[in-house]
Amino acid sequence: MESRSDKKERTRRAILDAALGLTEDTGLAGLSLRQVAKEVGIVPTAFYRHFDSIDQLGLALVEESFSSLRAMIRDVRQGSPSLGQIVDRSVDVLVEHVRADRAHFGFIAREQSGGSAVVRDAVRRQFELFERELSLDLARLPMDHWSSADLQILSNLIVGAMITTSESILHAEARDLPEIRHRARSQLMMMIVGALNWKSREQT
Amino acid sequence: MESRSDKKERTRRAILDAALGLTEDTGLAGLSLRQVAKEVGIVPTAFYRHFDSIDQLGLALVEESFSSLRAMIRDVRQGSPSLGQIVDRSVDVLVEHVRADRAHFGFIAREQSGGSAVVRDAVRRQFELFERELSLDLARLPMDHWSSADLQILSNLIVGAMITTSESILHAEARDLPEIRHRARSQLMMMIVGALNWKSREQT
DNA sequence: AGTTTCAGTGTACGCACGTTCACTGAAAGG
DNA sequence: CCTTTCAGTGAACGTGCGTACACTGAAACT
Repeated sequence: MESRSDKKERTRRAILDAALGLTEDTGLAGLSLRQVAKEVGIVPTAFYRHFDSIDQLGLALVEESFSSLRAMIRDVRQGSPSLGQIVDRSVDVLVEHVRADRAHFGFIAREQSGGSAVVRDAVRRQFELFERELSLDLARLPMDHWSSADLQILSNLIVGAMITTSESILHAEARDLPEIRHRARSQLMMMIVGALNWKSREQT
Repeated sequence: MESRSDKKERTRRAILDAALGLTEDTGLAGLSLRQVAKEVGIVPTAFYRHFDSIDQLGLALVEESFSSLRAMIRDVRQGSPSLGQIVDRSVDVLVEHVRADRAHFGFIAREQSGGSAVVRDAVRRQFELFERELSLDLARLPMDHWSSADLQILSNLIVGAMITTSESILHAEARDLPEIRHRARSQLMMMIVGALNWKSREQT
């Protein structure tokens, strides 16, 4: 049987899912409480039993979306062989994750510069955390003697390229994927090779 | 004296400026015809004398914003000395332009993933043109034997980093600018060095 | 068994929106 | 000078919005 809190949780999920879907067309800014309620099958005022405002809903979606992103990076980490293969694996995992979870990636891309200030800031903060996390991963690569500041600069560059690539994947047809993969691999390779050579040159 | 068409042009400009300003808070999606009209000091219906719809207004703003971007790249081109100095000059010009023309850069950043499909697509098309243009500039650097396809991959990477940096500049306080400059220079350097080394290695 | 809690209901409100239409009055043009 | 053009007016419309309020009825608790 279903307890009261179970049912509440199910409705909450339905609201999140409906919002995520509706946001794809209009962005969070163009999302109305009434649309969501209609989609879920509840009366508009019942929305307030679950969220104080659309912004709070947005923050929950940010949380959820970045969980998905973190799952991705965890997926890359396990089984990380040679430096050359890391590039291929990273790109493959990115493409796979974005296509499997279009909604969350699209949400992040959109709301990064989107309408609500509080949601926008939350996305940015999460990206900063994500960059920091990635820079720790980079520290494990054979890039000895890099300062953590420099690793974050590289990390920032890589995350930026990742976002751009994700957006490409989101708008692409399936037949364009090989080209996108090739481009992403080349770019990641350029960044890593560039970082290694530039730094080793500077230290000479 | 002021002719009738002069006055019309002035009102049109006022609408564009008002829209550009109001968009900073809400995005183009959250912009209402009535808000714009109130700001300009005309009655809502008079808006239609100048634009068929908010989307058309948006397209005009896209046009305008990318003119500003192209002016920037022209500014970089003139006086381009050694490869090392190109990096410094490019970053300086970018920072300067973004700060002098926040509104247009912010508009591009926002509407790239923003609400209206037609405006979003227009921004993307303009970015593709811009990438192509940049790849022609890159071809003049001492990167012999690069295919134009590879140059566009590099160009795509650089433009992506440029957008990310622009967004940083837009949200930054003046005191954070030196750090952003440093980061942008490092990243641009990494990309160029990486591209040179990776390719020369591949050709060996 | 009796009471409390609370997710969801239904009505009603005032507001801002885009768009319509017939209009005005001064500039442009014959 | 008389006519045409046309940027801007002003009232009116239907719609969807967020939110308030009093409510119901079943689950949870004592």
